[in-house]
Amino acid sequence: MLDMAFIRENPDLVKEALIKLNADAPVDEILELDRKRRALLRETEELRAERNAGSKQIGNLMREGQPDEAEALKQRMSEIGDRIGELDEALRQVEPELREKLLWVPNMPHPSVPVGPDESHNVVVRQWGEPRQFDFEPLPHWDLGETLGIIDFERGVKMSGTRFYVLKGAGATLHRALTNWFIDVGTRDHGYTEIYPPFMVHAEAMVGAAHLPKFRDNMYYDAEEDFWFIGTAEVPLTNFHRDEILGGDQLPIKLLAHTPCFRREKMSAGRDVRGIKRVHQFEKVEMYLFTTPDTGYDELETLVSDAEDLVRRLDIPCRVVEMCTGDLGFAAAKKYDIEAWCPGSNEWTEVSSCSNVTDFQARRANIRFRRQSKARPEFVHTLNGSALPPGRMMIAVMEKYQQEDGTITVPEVLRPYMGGLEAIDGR
RNA sequence: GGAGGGAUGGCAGAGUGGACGAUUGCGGCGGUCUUGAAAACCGCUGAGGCCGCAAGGUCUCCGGGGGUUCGAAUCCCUCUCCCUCCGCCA
Repeated sequence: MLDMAFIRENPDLVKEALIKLNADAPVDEILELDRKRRALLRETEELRAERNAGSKQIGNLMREGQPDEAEALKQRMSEIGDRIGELDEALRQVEPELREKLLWVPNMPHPSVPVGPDESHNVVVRQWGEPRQFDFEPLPHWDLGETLGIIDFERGVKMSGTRFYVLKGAGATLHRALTNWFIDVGTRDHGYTEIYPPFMVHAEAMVGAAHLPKFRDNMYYDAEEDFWFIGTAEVPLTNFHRDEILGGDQLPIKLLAHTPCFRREKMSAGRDVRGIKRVHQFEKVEMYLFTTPDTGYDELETLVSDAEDLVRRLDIPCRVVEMCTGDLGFAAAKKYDIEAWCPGSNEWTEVSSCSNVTDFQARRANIRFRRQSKARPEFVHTLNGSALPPGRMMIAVMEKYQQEDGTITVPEVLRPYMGGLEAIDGR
């Protein structure tokens, strides 16, 4: 959520940003509602001040034994009370409407973000590693997985329909090995504290993380209980410190959580229908930072390199891509994706997305900090980044480490997590 | 699922219609004393909105929402959460 005062004072900047973002939001309606709200507030507060003074006086008159005067004053106060009631009623209409509209305004992009209408204007910041040269035709992971008997698409569909799959044997183990290794590197080498959070949250938590109301259509929920299934650990991690005032000396706080992620993927119908790339249920290790406004952008660089480090240690060629304004998304002020080279699918596949969300979520979730013990609370800045989704990384690992005989060599760093297994050969 | 009891500031805990944004204690911050510290003593110590260049003024907030009243932390309705006991259960 943007600061209402900022919108009021800089409506043109906000509108410019919306154009760059290729987004839309009812800025003029918001400004009008804000005007209305403040006019109503002013009037009602003046009346309240009058009533407070009058009520006090009534008490005094009663005590001094002047019931007639008190009675007359009561009459006047009652009229003021009626008027206050009317104004309150009007405010009860205006305020939720204003808030609802504010919840649909995206974050402002950082000035350094390249401007462009869509992903074609994203900028490759750096590339690491050279794509492996094959002396045979590398297969996509869906062929490798079926042949080796480690990915079972048919049975996944039998149970749950399209975009579900089953991992079996070494496939399931590889998935678990990646997960555990990601968590271990994140906590041991990169300084994150591991969190095991709820995977279902209340609507309010979704609003705090800026997933509601905008992304309602992409989420699963239980209508009976007000439980929303998380599409990423970013949601519970944001809400971990909701409605708290943190000490400035605690920052940055670096958290990491491994959770399942549930997404309807309605808007992606027809895209990535083969393989395990885009599915309704996947897992992800997510990094999350609470920082001061001063260090957020430095932390973003560290966040990306933490995620990148995982891909590199697996010796998988990757590149870091900076999103242009048109591809930034709703909450990020600046965002980098990491893409891994998948020779079988023959594409750069997104395996991480790292964003500085600035105070956008902090405002919604009311997460603040104090620079010194008596200083005014300020909103923290929050950042999030994947590290990493094991399912997506399985694609890169399987396709890069495949051999001509159809087996897959297990990357060195994962062998201790797979009982020393050196190759997946389908036996 | 059933019965009962609760929710007040960073924490503990008073307050049952007007002088209460709230007694007090602890914690925290500042000071006196001290070579320094502790102890003792003194003072300060919630958040947000609106008006204002500012100084300042004003309003709101005692779990959330609604109501009664000139006036609500206090009375009424409702929701949520927590605790105790019983039942059920991986």
